[in-house]
Amino acid sequence: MATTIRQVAAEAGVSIATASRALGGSSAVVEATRERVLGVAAALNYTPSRLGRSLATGSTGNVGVILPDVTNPFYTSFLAALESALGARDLGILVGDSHESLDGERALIRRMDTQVDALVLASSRLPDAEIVAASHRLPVVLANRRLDAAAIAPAGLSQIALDVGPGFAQAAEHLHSLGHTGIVYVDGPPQSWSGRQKRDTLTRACARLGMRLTIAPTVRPDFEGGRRALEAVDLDDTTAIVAFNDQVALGLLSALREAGVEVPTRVSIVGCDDSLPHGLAWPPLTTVDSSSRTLGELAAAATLGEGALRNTVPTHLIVRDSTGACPAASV
Amino acid sequence: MATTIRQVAAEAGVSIATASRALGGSSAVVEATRERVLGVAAALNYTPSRLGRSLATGSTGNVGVILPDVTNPFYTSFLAALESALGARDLGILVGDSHESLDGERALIRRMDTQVDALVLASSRLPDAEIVAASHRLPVVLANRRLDAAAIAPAGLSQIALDVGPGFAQAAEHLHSLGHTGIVYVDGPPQSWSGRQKRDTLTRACARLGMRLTIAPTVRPDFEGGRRALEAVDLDDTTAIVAFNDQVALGLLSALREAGVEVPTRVSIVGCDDSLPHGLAWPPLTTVDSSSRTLGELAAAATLGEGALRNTVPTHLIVRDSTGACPAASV
DNA sequence: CGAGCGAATGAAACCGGTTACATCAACCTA
DNA sequence: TAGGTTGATGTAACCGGTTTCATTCGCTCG
Repeated sequence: MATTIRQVAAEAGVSIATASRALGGSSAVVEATRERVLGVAAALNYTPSRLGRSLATGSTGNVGVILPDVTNPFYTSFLAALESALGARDLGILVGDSHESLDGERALIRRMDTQVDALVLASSRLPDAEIVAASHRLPVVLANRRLDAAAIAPAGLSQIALDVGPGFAQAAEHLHSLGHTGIVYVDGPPQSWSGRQKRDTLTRACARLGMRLTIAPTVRPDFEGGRRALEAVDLDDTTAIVAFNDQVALGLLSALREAGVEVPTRVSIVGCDDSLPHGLAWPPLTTVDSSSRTLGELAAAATLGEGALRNTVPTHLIVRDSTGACPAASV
Repeated sequence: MATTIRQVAAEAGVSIATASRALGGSSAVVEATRERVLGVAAALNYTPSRLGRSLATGSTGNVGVILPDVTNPFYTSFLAALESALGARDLGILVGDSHESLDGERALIRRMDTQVDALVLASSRLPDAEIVAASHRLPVVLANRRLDAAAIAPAGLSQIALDVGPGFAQAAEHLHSLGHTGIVYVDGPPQSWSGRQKRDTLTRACARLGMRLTIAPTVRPDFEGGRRALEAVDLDDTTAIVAFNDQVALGLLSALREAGVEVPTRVSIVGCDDSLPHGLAWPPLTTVDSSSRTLGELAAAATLGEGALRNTVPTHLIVRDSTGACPAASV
């Protein structure tokens, strides 16, 4: 159906080799010939087949991106940043949604790994060994995740992560300085690497500051998950909540409003990601600036760069209006 | 690097044709041979190259999806629905973000059209002629857009759209019955097909009901666009606002709250898409149920189905708490 | 004038699969 | 036993490009 390079070559009266060279901009073809070939190509509305080229050159011009949830704003802005950076180099994106499932992630990798130049895994739930195995077949960029053993860092495996340590430590200190004596942490998925970082940081900080720490689970780290998580929280006993991300915080905010609990007078809330446009949450959310756009830009840089990259971006707390002094009555 | 079918064939002591048949599950290969080939393939960790197969069979197993904005929840849930349905058939998705730009859309189509089996264009801003041209090269599914002339419906071009007519007419009637005498419509991008449907419907309904209609533009149909749009609205003179979508409505809500204008006592607001999880907006938003998930599912069906499809899904108004009686004082 | 050189082009192999067609053996039937 | 049929497998063409290597031609220089 579509015109091929052989048709162009035949029409222009040259060999396919010459046609290929002329179209590819090789200098080893005389001006008159080039023009003739280009003219014929234009007239025939010829577009080179990406497939044929991929097979011949061994590079596809596509990268695979696997996310736990395309619907989650954290990943969509990650994806948007990645897409912009790669698209500028005329690279395409094959996107896959693992739906937070291990098998889903495996299936996607299998489907993609013979047709992309590199693989970007966002918040992968895969065990270290499988990630390393994949990185032997093609370059892998691990975003928002880091392998346990720092020793084994295979070539072709980049690791981009946000260091939530500073931000979450500041969150605990901030709440401590406001007079709160305990924190409820509403967590993300159990296998989440960044979730573990957040838990660990809060655990250490609370121990240091002499605060109580309670951990509440979520089914999924989104708005609805946040709403549901509040059911497991003993409101009589809590004055401060830290959430896995802004979506969960938003859900908590919504459920608290329905329960008639005022924020921040009665309960303080801290989110994470700084992913909400100004004014979306009310009151404006105190949050940790774990920017997924930045994560996406760094992942793109790692994909484009040849060597393996290991990058950690520090975070910090942004204080807004969803945190306030601990109400004296409740201690 | 990766093992090829030739290596498998050699190792198993058969021709590549037999190897291909054994792996492909053809019945024309004796059991013993099949087992031997499959055993060798497993031992060598062989995965067939998607590229080689695509070139040989003429079908890639990928479909291209082009969206105006991957960050917009309307398109992400569209994408999620599409991804689920296509992924279940082991089809991959090449995603592109046109950033609401015509040239961006053209570039993406050019990059994709030789490496996908079909193209899904969501809210395409392209002129009819270019869409028709693309549909001559490969199957095209037009989502949330319809060609002007119903006469020219090329084979291989499907059109899936939500009929916002009923929903927006009901919105006008609803506001009319609450005593409002005028509506401000905060619009989407000027080239948007669905935007025109919404404008036209409101224009007709307002004429019929004897209401004033004012149209305010947005730079981009998102939260921030909604906030900015309020600057152009004369608040002394308006009691009811209809928004292009929920994101814009949310932005309006946020800006109104900052301006100290109460919803719905002072101003009523109607959104569109029903894209917000329950409780995200406060007060809960009266909206038109223009579900993008449904749109995605229908687009997937059109992509999978062989023939061209033309489908329209009706919408209706969902009344919640962001609309109320017109304040007597202001007329 | 002929050897030598470089520039432009062509022939053909190759990337990794699929598949139409040829081949060959075994079996069945007349 | 010869001829036909069937079933398993091999040979080779093909998909649409790129690239190595060989060829041809015109030119320069000794």
